[in-house]
Amino acid sequence: MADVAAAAGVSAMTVSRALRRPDTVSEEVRARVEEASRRLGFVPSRVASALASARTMTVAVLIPSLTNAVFIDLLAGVQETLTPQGYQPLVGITGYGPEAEERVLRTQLAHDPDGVILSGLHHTPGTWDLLRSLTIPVVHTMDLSVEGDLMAEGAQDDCPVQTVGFSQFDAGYAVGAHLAARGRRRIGLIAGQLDPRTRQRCDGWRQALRDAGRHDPALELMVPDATSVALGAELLERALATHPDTDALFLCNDDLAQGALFQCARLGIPVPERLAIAGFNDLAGAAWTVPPLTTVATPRRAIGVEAARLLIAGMENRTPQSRENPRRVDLGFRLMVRETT
Amino acid sequence: MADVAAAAGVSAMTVSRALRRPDTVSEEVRARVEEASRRLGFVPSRVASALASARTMTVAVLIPSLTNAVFIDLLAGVQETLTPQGYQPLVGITGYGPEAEERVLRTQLAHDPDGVILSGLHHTPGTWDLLRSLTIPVVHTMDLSVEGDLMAEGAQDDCPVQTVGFSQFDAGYAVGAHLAARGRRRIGLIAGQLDPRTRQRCDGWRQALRDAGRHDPALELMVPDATSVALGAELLERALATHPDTDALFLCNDDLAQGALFQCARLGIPVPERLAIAGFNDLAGAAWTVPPLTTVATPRRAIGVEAARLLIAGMENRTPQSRENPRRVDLGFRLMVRETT
DNA sequence: GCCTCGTTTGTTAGCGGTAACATCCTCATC
DNA sequence: GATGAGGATGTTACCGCTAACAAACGAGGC
Repeated sequence: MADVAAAAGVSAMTVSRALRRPDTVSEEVRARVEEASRRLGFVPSRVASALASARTMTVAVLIPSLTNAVFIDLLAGVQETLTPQGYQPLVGITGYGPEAEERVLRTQLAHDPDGVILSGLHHTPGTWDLLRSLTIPVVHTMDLSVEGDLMAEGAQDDCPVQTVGFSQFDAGYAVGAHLAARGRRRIGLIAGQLDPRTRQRCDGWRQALRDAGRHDPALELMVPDATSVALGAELLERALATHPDTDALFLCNDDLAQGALFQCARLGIPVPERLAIAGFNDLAGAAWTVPPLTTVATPRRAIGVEAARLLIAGMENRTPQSRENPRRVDLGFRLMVRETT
Repeated sequence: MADVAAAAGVSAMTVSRALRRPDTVSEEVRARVEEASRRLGFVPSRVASALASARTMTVAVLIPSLTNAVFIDLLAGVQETLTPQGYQPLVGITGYGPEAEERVLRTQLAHDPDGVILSGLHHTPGTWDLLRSLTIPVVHTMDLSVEGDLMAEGAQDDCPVQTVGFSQFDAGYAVGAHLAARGRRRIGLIAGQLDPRTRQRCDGWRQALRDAGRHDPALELMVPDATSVALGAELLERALATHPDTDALFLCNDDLAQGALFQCARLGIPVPERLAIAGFNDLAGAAWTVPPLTTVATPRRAIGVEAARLLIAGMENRTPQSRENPRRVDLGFRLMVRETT
């Protein structure tokens, strides 16, 4: 920067100003500095800038996994919103464990991010303590804050939480209600990857079936394993083996649903005639399976975009963090009724 | 750090040493410093550390897209290898454009990463200039260096290139040869997302068919669009409409292949009896389609792991960068022959 | 023509660590 | 017991930039 300053015949401070806030220097100086800067191939060190200004222009983004398309879409939304504003996402993978999340968050914080985006609302008490002590904005995603729920998890009133997501419960309820409305009587559930969001979906589905008077706990098959097409195929067989009279199934994830669908084709089980199948998330390809899969479209990318927007607003202090800024953004979901039901 | 130093009754320098290289301080001091550090909740600022030591402990990782599972797997491999060593990946998305790549690389370099991982070997001359001027290690992935090829792209002998990948050409060749060996005579090609790697696969396939004396350019259907299940379904119909006698198809990506497979089911085209289908990448679920998809398993995650390992070796200067360090790591591929062929 | 005010530029002092060197101490060696 | 080597700790001077304040300058207003 000193070299650029010398070349342009100004002080280093003026170079800094000319490059960061061109409107604060005279037109002529700005031109001279830009020319010199370009000619010398000057790239300002963000590290030094960060140290001096206490702004790193980075954002910690914690997601459970890179292999789950849901969070990749979230990340894509975050990324495409942060980058144009000059922010660099720092991706951290928590592996679905609250303890690992706390650990990852701590290491990310050593990088002094200007903001944090978390997945879900279920954190360790230690994480909540940490968040409460932070002076940078934090946004939680993929879930919505619910009073009682938060208290149970360790968040207090003095820790205002910003969330962007949709109601997993309502979405699960919608699927259950849909299957019941289709006249199905023996409606089962298959779930893997039992994170809090999956559980809420299941809770919603369960409530819907109870409301319809058709809930049978025996038809629930929940396993902790990560979801996959293979698992879906396997669990479908297991579910039908134990309860051959099942006439509808809610698979808590589209990959499970696709696996189940494949397995039905293999076993010669007509879908939806003999068995209705519903998935969740509307992943790529769900509309193209044979038959096309009924599922719930979730606004994953939009959640990422909105979370990043809120965060940027907080980081630039454009709004007093609580008043105008919505604390809770519900982006909804859409039941995509296709041919498997 | 000064507070910790005071609390432990030592100098700041000793605190720094005690935390970074515990073996360089006495057992007793180390214990005192750790206790004080923990008690005060001290988190060393990586930003300051970076400025003082000229090591940011970050690595720029440039990939074309977040929505392509291939690069997500690569990223996962990189991430899981870098993180335990204390490195933080800085993910940059280039959108498949060499110009965008150069732009993204420039902004990433402002963060002073200690190393760079790039996707592919096809960069702009500006990017090559930039790379040549860097003093940090760079690893190229998903592709292998080929003398003539590199020269054409602007790399020179004075810019030693480290690559980790596999031969896209050979992999394409393997598919072509397989289809020919299966006795298919009218073998077509469907490709989207025409990046250099896809083109090399197509080149390999073409060569195989020529060697078998069965190459008919009319059976090639190449479109620039991003690949997807939907596109696969659409292109299958288009291909069969123009050339109904096609009896085998190589789809350059598994999502295309899955779409094609779905469409065959829909149109009542028996696979593989009337039409053989082969995909590429062995994405999740390929083994579970109906019938299971013949495809090529590519070592994407392993490439990420190996690239990160090489990079770490370079960053820690454990090897003189060229001698022992392999310049070109071929991780191979595997043709997964399943039922669609 | 003098004063005030706003704009533009410069000066100074760090941000929070670490490299490099200096110093101090301990202990084996002769 | 003096000597030197080597390990442990301290001191100094930055790393490259920016906040905050100071100074210089020009443009009205009286």
